[in-house]
Amino acid sequence: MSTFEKELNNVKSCSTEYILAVNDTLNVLSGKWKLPIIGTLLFGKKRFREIERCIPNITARMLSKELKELELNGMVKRTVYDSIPVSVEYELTKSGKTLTLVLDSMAVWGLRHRKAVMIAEKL
Amino acid sequence: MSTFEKELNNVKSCSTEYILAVNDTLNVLSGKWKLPIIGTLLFGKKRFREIERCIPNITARMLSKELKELELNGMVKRTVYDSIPVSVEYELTKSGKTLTLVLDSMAVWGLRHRKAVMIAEKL
DNA sequence: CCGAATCCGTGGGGATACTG
DNA sequence: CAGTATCCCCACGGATTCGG
Repeated sequence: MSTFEKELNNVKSCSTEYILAVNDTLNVLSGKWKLPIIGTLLFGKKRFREIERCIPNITARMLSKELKELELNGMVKRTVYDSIPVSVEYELTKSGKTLTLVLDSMAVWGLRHRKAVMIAEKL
Repeated sequence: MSTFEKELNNVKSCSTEYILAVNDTLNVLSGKWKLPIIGTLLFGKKRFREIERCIPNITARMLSKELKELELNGMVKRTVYDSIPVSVEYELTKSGKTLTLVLDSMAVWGLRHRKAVMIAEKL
């Protein structure tokens, strides 16, 4: 590779916009529970306890915290019903639903990578 | 939504395979620096110091740690040259390169989401 | 039922100095 | 140049308790 090409690559590889955008996405998914929560809500709105039951080992505290963050990020919509006892439903917003494309690509890569690792270990 | 549909959705949403696969992918990208490192290597092989210079604020310690993890996960290939002083080059493996599709989708979503947030804040 | 408040342990990651 | 070794901090997340 020529010096010019090296320098060109350095410029491109040091450009931060691409990385920043990816990081934005990663930050929305950061933490231990956001992903399972979003995954659970992909199939429709759910109440607090329903989500809790869907996700093994999650505590109410963490579920509450993560839902709040997701709400702040505009991924989740929270609706309170004045029943007794109170009922609260969560659902993905439009933005939240568009995450599906990202999650799908991650799922596909994850499955393929797992296969690749298994094949490699058999050698 | 009917009860049947609700139950159906619960089953699907509680199914873990999809979430597990996405989590696998997320784990490969976990930590503060893996993403910038991979982004830097997307454009070709680089030496340790080159990578360090490309990523603002990263310390040699963290770069070393993260590169080691990426190598264990089969994302990065490490090559040592017996020159004086020693020279080491890192490059993405085939598996590492296939991450591009995932990162691209994350970048696109990140940019769109940023736009959406900005529009929302102007209201 | 749906959380808030509090306390607390762990480890991810920063700063610095050192080695082959 | 390419890392290691050491120390240290604090934010993430768990357990438990309390309130509307």
